[in-house]
Amino acid sequence: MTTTSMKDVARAAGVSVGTVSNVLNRPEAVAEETRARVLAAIADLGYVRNDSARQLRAGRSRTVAIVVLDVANPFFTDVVRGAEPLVESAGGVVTVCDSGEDVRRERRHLELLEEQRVLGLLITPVDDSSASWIERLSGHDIPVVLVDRGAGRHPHCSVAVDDVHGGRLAAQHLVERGHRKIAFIGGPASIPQVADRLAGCREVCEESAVELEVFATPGLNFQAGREAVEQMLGSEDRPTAVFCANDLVALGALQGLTMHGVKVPQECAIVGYDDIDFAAAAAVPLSSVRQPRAQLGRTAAQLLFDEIAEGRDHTHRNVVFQPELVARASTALEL
Amino acid sequence: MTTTSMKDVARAAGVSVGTVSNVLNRPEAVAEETRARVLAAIADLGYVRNDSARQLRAGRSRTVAIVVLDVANPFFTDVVRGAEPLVESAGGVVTVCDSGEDVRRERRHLELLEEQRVLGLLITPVDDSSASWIERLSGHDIPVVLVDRGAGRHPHCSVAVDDVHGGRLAAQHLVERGHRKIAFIGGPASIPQVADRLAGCREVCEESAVELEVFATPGLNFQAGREAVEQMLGSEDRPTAVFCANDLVALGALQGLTMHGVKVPQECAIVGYDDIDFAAAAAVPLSSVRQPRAQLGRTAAQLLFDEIAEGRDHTHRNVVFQPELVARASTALEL
DNA sequence: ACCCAGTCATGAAACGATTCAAAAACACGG
DNA sequence: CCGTGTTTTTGAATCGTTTCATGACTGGGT
Repeated sequence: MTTTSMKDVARAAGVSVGTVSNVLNRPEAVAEETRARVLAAIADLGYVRNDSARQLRAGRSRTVAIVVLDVANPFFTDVVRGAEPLVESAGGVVTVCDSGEDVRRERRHLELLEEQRVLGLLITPVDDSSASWIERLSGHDIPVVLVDRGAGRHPHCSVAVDDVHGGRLAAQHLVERGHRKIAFIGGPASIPQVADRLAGCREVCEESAVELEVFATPGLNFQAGREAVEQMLGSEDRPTAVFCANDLVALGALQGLTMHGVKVPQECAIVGYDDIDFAAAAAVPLSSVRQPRAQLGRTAAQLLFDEIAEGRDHTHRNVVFQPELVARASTALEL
Repeated sequence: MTTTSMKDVARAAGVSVGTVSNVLNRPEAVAEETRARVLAAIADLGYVRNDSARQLRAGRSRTVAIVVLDVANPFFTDVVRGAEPLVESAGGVVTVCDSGEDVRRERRHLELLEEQRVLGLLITPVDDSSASWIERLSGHDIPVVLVDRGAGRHPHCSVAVDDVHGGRLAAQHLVERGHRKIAFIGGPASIPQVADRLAGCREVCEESAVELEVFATPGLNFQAGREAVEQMLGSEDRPTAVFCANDLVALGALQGLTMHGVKVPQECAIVGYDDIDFAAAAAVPLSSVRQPRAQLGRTAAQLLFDEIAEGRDHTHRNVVFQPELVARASTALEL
């Protein structure tokens, strides 16, 4: 029961393997009658193309890899959703890899993807230490587009949202609401998005002489938010508002606060980041900094294919989107 | 700047390609000194193995594919998370494919996966029409494990949760709370999980002479829940409780009701299904039927590797878990 | 009859790794 | 220095496609 190959099909149809290949790849180049005979043989034997052999010959796979920080975060699934249609309409396949905010996992994925000779890579790097690895891939002719990563002086295309500005928006909103002491929850600080959002927040706090307390978390998830809040509630003179590095953290914080009987927003306001669908459906609908998630994915894919098409004489482009604040109940002044 | 191959490494190190291969695959079989020389050459040239060639020779890839109904649904990401460690510790790689509840997309993925000669397949089929395609894969020696799919008389291993029982639990809970007219929201009915949950619910309603109204949706997401509720609010003599086919639908329904000023649970109770993390954090914490998601994934992967190991003389196993109801505010009797 | 232009089909040469029988290199006791 | 046994290395065959130069055949046009 060994898998049937083109050779078997060829024999069954009484033609050469070259002809079978042609039937599959340029059907118009083979005579009607022969084609029918070959197709019949294919159906008959239940023949299935061997992609490894195909790729080996082609030297390149049709796979576009997307490496994200956390597949369980709706922000990233939305980005992926945005990229998929474009990739597929270009005849590609998308594979999603989850680094889980872990550099070692990310590295493992990159090694594998390089061995697979992927067509291209969209990646949200865990932190700056990833740079050398990413360089390596693009040095080996695998085009890379950075997603949600600052328009730094990286030698790559990138799409990003201005996170410093996003941080400012959140902080300004809270300051306008009269808060004089704000907590920032998120981490680890090595994640660029976290650092930028905090930086923006800090700028505004300093400009407005508002006190800022930072609660670092080990990751950007539900759990982390809940735990950070526990810690915050322990301290005396506690902040009257928190700005969370993303919505998952914010939802965790919200739940933590509620469990401890702290009323949101009366006793503590919350602003999240990303504006995922769940934010609006939360126990207290969350104010959040919205990013154009699907568009981020779509644009990234577009840049990738542009780079592939332009080949050698391609100049990298860095697209930056502006975030906007969506105010909801979690920062309302009164009910 | 063509990619460097083993031949290049061999030349640089002054050995044959066979030796280079040995250094990579059975280092103990090659002399210390030679090995060092080869490794140096590899590092020097920045050589990267070509996985296509490897697979072609091996006849099989190391990839385990997981085909899910909706990657954006935390239920499935949790299942994937459960399966991953086991697969990776067995030297495999996981690739996640999203069928989006669409048979055509699912089919496209299956075709591709077969061409890729994947090591094995974990799949939650969209509906029964997928059966013949799945049969085809396993006929071609690709082991398949059905996930979250009834212990029917399929010729495969499977892991599942008793959805009929889950439906009963939900309905019983609502009946106990005194509801006499219940709505079921979910669809399409062709999805087995939906059908089973509805069946269980219907059984209980008939036993207790409780009226049941079904609102069919085109999919199992947020959006669908919100729209179904709009429709429900239109009808007179409206149900006092809804049972949603999953938590995403339930969260949508909750938002829809809230937007129309209907108080949950006083004017309308809600029970969801899956007990995803967001359920507990919802505007009104959701009562939900909990499934052991991670364990589902872990067990599925285990069954897959068992089947691979046992080879020819393998007998399929069907593991069924029991769901449990978690009661929260969305079905509370009073506040 | 002859040539030319199309159409189609062929078969061998890649692609890059793994495997394995056989050769080479080495060690060591006699 | 030989024979024997062990450790290393070699080189060719193989996996299943795609590609492309070459050749076979057809049907006009002159």
